[in-house]
Amino acid sequence: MIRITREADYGIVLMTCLARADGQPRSAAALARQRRLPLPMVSKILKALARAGLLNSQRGAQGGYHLARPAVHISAADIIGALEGPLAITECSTDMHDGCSRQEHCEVSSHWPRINQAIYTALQSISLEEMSHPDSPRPLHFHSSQRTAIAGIAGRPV
Amino acid sequence: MIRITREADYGIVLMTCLARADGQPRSAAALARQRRLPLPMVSKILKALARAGLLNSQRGAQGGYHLARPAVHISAADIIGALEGPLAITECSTDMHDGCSRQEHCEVSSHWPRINQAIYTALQSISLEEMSHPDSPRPLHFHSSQRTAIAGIAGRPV
DNA sequence: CACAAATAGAACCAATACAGTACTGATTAG
DNA sequence: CTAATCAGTACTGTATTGGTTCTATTTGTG
Repeated sequence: MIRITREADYGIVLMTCLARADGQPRSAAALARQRRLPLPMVSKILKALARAGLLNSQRGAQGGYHLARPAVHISAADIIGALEGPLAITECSTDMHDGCSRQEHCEVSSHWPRINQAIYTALQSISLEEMSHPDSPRPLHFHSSQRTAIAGIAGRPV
Repeated sequence: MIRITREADYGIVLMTCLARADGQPRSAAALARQRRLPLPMVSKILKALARAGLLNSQRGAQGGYHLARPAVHISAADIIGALEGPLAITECSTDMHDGCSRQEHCEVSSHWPRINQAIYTALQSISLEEMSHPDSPRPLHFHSSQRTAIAGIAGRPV
């Protein structure tokens, strides 16, 4: 239902790889091979993450990408935000709310910020460090009731 | 960044209207007029909400929709889930994870459920009752740091 | 120095999903 | 009976996404 783009999906996968590389630079090609993902896509995503300041890049031979700061200080919100950008945000969710000519019947001003904040807090509470440990407890099963699965992401090519 | 469809957006607006109607049925046309939204869209959304069991409908003249249960027992997750459906969910997020032929390099199994759960919990913690009070405290300002705005929704037509 | 290995950046395209419309049918109050 | 109202399905133009391609630019190595 709440769709996260595949770019963000890949982004998290790649970041977890880099988190486990422990400071050593990895090239886009190496990561693409490791994860069986299309190289151009990987390249594009890493570029974006670097531009957002989450990765440092080293050009030239033997170059590559590595985390700009410790994995503990990178959150899921950081990664997703870097890749999806603040582009799709309605004016109603920002401070510049003045322009909305529909304000009198809109009344969105109260509930969307609340939801935004809730989601943001949730995403910020998950650190890359946490996500990099695959063997961590997996306490929950979706579909335990009729419909519980929540955040859908586009299925990866199989 | 995390996009919620406009359908869900409208859905929440309409549900808050009905929450304030306090049990009295409202017709799709009346709601559309009240909120200046296109009638066919409103109609479509209300139908979906009724099918999901969040609204009861009364056909015929003087008919309309009203909440199927008290607003306190309806969450943002309910509404959004009803409108977006479990359709866009990747197989990797469900129990039927067996089919993912990429499992060995995928390793998504650990982090997506965690994120899903975080978002779901966040959305479930917000009740329709809460959202129906527009004057409630609005503690937060987005853009307080460089990029803080989170869940973007497509801007409503203005 | 020259070359190869890498990233940087922009432009581009096909497929899909979204937002919105239209139409036809079923139900019920007056 | 008739008008109001919900139910369901099918359709369409547009925007977004997922992914590719091409052309710089930087830098280590022989």
